[in-house]
Amino acid sequence: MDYSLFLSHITRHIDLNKEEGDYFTSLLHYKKLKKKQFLLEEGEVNTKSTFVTSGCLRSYVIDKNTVEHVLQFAPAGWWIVDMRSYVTGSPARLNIDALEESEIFYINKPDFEDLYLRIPKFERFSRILGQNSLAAYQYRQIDNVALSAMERYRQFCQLYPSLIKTLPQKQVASYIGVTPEFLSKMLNTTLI
Amino acid sequence: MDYSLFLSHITRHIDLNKEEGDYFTSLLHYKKLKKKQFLLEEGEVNTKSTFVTSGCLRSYVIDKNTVEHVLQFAPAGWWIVDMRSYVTGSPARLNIDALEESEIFYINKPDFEDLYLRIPKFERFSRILGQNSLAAYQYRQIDNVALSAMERYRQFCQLYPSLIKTLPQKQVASYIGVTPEFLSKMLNTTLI
DNA sequence: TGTTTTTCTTAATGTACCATAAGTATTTTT
DNA sequence: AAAAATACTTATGGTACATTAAGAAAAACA
Repeated sequence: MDYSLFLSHITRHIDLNKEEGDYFTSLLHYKKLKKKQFLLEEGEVNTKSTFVTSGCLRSYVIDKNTVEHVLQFAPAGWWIVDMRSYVTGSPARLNIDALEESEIFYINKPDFEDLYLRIPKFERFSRILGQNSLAAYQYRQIDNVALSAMERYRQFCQLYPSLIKTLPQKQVASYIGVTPEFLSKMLNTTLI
Repeated sequence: MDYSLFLSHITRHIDLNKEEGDYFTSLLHYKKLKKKQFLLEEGEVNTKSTFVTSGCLRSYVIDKNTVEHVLQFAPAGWWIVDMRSYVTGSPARLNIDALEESEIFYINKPDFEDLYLRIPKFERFSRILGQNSLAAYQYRQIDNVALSAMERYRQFCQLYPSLIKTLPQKQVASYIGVTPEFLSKMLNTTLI
C-alpha cells in the first residue's frame, strides 16, 4: 500500500519517526470508490476523516427544490468531512460522493482520538489543518457575499486552475452558486 | 483583572493547574473598545487572537459598491479573527469593530506559538476550537446557498436568540445577505 | 432639551439571476 | 457501433431581490 502522499502531507507540518509513522498507517483504511459512489449520505453520521489520494470527491447539499449545491471539491491531497456530524455525532446534512474513480484513506474517529492521546503531535497537525481550512472557509464566504457571479467564476479559476480543466461545467456552476444555464450564457456572452 | 469567563471557556476543553493558568493569563492583553472603534482594518495584518468578554464585535467586508457584508458577530465568550491574515501574515480583507462598548482580551501570535510549545495541551484546545468553528462555517455556507432569505432569517433567530434582541435590524440584514429595506419589507409583509 | 445621527419603513422602478423548454454535442454503457 | 445517459447551449419569460428616494421614529449626543 502506498502511503507516501499521505505521509508527506502529514510531515509538512509535524515530524514523525519510523515507529510513529507505522502506528499512524496502521490506523488507515484504504478504499476505492467508483464514479458516483457515495462515501456519506445525508442523514448518516460522519464517523471518519477521509483523505483523498487519487481522483476527486465532492460534498454537497440538496435543497427542497432538489437542486444540488457543491460545498467542496476534494482532489488528491485533500481532506473531506461533514464537520458538524463528525464532531457532534448528529446526522450529516452533506452528501459526499466521487466525481470520478477515486482512492481514499480514512481513519475512524475513535482511532483518531486514540492517536491524539498516543502521539500528541497530531493535535498540532489537526490544529494547523483546522486553521488553514477555517481561513479558506472565511474567504470563500467573503467571495460569496461580496463578488458577482462572474467574479466568483474568475476567483475559482485562479484558485483551482487544475480543477477547472477536469470538472464538468455543471459542477463548477454548482460550486459558484449559479445554474449551469446561466454559467454557460455568462461564458459565451462576456467578452472580457 | 477578571479572567474567569475566559478561563472557564478554556477549561471546558482542557484542564489547567494553577501554574499553567497563571502563565496563560500573563500573556493576555486587556482592551476596552468604544462603539465603532476598530480592532482591525482591511489591509492591516491580523497579528492577534481576540476573545470577547463583554459587548459585541463584528467582522465584515466592504464590497466595491461600498456595501458592508457582516461575516460574524462576536458577543461575550466568542473569538474573532481574520484567519487567513493571522496564519499567513497577509493583509486582512476583514474589518473588525465594536458594535457597542466592549471588552476584550487578546494574545499576540508569537506568544500563542510559545504557549503551544510550553503547554502542548493548548494545541488540543485550539484543535477542538478550530473543528467547532469549521462545523459552524460549513453549516452557515449550506444555509446561505440552500435557503431563501426568510429561511435564513429564521435560522438566524434560532441560532442567536439573544443577538436578535440587541442587534439593529440593519446588522442582521447584512449578516443574512439582504438589504435593510428588503428585510424590513419581508418582516412586515410575511404573515406566517 | 433640543439637535443630530442613526434606524426603520414604504413604495416605485430596475436587474441579476432562475425556471422551463428544447435542441445539440459529448460521453458512457452495452 | 448502437443506445442511453449526461453535458452543454440557446432562448423566453419570470421572480427574488436591489436601488433609489424620502419620510417617520428612535437613539445618541451636545
